[in-house]
Amino acid sequence: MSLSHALLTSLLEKSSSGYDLARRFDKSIGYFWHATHQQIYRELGRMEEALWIASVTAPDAGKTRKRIYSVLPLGRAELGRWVGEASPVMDLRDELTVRLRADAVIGPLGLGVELERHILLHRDSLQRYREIEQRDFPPDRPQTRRLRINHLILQRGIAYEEHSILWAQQMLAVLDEEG
Amino acid sequence: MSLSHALLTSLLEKSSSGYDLARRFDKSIGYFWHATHQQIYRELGRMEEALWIASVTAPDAGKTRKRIYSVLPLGRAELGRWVGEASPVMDLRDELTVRLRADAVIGPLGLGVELERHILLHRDSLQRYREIEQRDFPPDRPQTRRLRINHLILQRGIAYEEHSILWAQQMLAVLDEEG
DNA sequence: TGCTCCATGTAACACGTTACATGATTGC
DNA sequence: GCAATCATGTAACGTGTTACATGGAGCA
Repeated sequence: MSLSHALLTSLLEKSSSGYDLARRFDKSIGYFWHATHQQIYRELGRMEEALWIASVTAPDAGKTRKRIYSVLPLGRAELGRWVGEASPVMDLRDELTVRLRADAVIGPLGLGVELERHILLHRDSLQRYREIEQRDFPPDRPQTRRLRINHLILQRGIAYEEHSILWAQQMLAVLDEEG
Repeated sequence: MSLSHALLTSLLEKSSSGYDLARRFDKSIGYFWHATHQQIYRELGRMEEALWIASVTAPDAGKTRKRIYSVLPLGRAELGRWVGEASPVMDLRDELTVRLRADAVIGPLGLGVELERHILLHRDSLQRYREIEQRDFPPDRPQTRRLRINHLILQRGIAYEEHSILWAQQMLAVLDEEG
């Protein structure tokens, strides 16, 4: 399972609460790994049981249940072991493309509005990634190996969003043409 | 659920057996929707029960159980209804990128070999898509709306594979650099 | 007081994966 | 005769989604 290993990696970068992890998965990690908060809490529970991670009550918890998780040596070892395994090629599941194919067969079905909505969503993500890029990878900062890897990963997300926008615009033009 | 609607679309293009559908999902549809044969058979069973599709023994079945599925009016109506719903933005789950991020934190872990393996796999897909493009969308063929939509979808797959190769090569260069 | 966000969780269910199994056909 | 491919299926399990639920904190 990769969710646990994505969480281990995130926790090695910065010990966090489940809620923080969920937000990071929504924002910066989300474009190459998605997870809901329910998945994350379930997985944190399992990992704590397996002694891959440990939790303490957060200093700023107050009367809340907020807990901070940190990676234990066993978790770090497990991550190293897992990295050595082969990765399956990513498989995609794009509902919008399924709808476009359906439109090609039984359409036109007015998918232009939906394409425009997706363009806006991609623009949002693009802007967010560009802000992260400016914040985390300023050009004057010393270039460590770690930074270069993470920067290239982020740049892939940026290229992905840019391309998604261009492609949707091309598709809009095709949908508008005569039969 | 989108698998059923992806299957309906495929069956509208061409009535087929479950096995044929599984192969199409592996080859041409696979880059935007993946499904195993077990998922497909299960889903075909459900759809037949719901009277979205019907099956007859294949003319070339011989002594095998081969059956050909066709879309019924109810299935076509359901597909039209579903296309009108909003599509969630595709979410990605890329294990290789998770491993690269882990490598950035606790590495180097020798992921170069794995990147090169992925480059070869992407090259295979790229070549397959280009062959499909030449076969299904020759430049002299009359350009219907349906063809233009399907061509643009395929071109996205081609661009995706090309970009994946370039990106992996950039990542290889980063991994080889000094800390 | 009520709204939004922070923070965590349970339960039920749907979907996806993996292992295993069967038998026919095709080509060497 | 053997292997690969065609063709379909069952069963068990793991993952992912959805609905529901609780309560504190901050702000208007």
